[in-house]
Amino acid sequence: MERVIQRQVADFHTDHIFDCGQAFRWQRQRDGSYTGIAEGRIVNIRFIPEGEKSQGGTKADSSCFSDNRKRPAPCRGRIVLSNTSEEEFEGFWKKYLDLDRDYGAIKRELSQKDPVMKEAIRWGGGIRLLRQEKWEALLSFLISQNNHIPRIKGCIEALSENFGEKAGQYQGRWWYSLPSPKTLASMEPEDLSICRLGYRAKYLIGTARQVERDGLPALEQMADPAVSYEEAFEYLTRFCGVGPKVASCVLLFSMEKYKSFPLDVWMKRVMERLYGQKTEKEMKAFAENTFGDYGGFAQQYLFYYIRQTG
DNA sequence: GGCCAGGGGATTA
DNA sequence: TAATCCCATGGC
Repeated sequence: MERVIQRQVADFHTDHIFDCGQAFRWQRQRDGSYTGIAEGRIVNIRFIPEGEKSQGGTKADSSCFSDNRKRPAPCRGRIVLSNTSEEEFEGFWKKYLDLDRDYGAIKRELSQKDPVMKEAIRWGGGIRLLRQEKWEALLSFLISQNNHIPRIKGCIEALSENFGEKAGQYQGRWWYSLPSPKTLASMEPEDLSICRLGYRAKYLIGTARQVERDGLPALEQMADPAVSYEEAFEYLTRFCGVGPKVASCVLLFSMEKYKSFPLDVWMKRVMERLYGQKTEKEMKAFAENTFGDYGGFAQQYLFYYIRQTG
């Protein structure tokens, strides 16, 4: 497999993208790059900020977390994708990484709204909203509820390794895809005990059965631009274990419904501390009025900001 | 509408 | 070591 290099990419940083809680199947490597799997494709992505050498400098790991916590990281540079081809990059990863969207324009527009957002964007300026598979997002955010990010990752790893299919070998280990709705639909909660999902096991199976009954295309069709946010939200919240929070995450991270503004514990904290709002209703209305169709982008900048700076 | 159990582990006290 | 918390939801 060849390597693919994209030069002079702006508004991009792998730490911001893979550490902002939107995806759970990316693993940070010692060199600061990320290896992950999406729709059965395994890839390693390394971001090299402008002005830095790509290979083996003595200044090891220039993009490590401890650095980023102290000061905002530069978000312009080149991306090196390994274990992929030019064809696959053009046909898949480019869209997955949302590289065709002008985040500079989004950042300028949001920065004008208020000083808090401007500061948040300064910290997470390399965020991109990944375009994930619908079923993966649904499964991931069912597991994410009332849960910690490291444990969410562990649950998803266990699910793939035990019940998914082999996708390929890379960097000395096998990678597995997630179990299909069909696979999970035929199981009972106790069959999943090895994955330590707790009470979420019955949600996964219940939802898998509903997806099987309606057909996966019915779920995927919710990503159609012709389907409104409200209609898709309504559809998703009918699934077992899917409430407003999980639905809004699935809509944002896999269905391109960018006005979605997921409110979790952290976001409620941000909205109260930085914007002085008390009720969830107040927060939703504020987001809608202030950020409008860019609500989802705003949410990600704020979420990353509060997680980095406390 | 408010309350609380659901699992399990990470984090904090 | 104990208590608390976690990218919530369903059921009462």
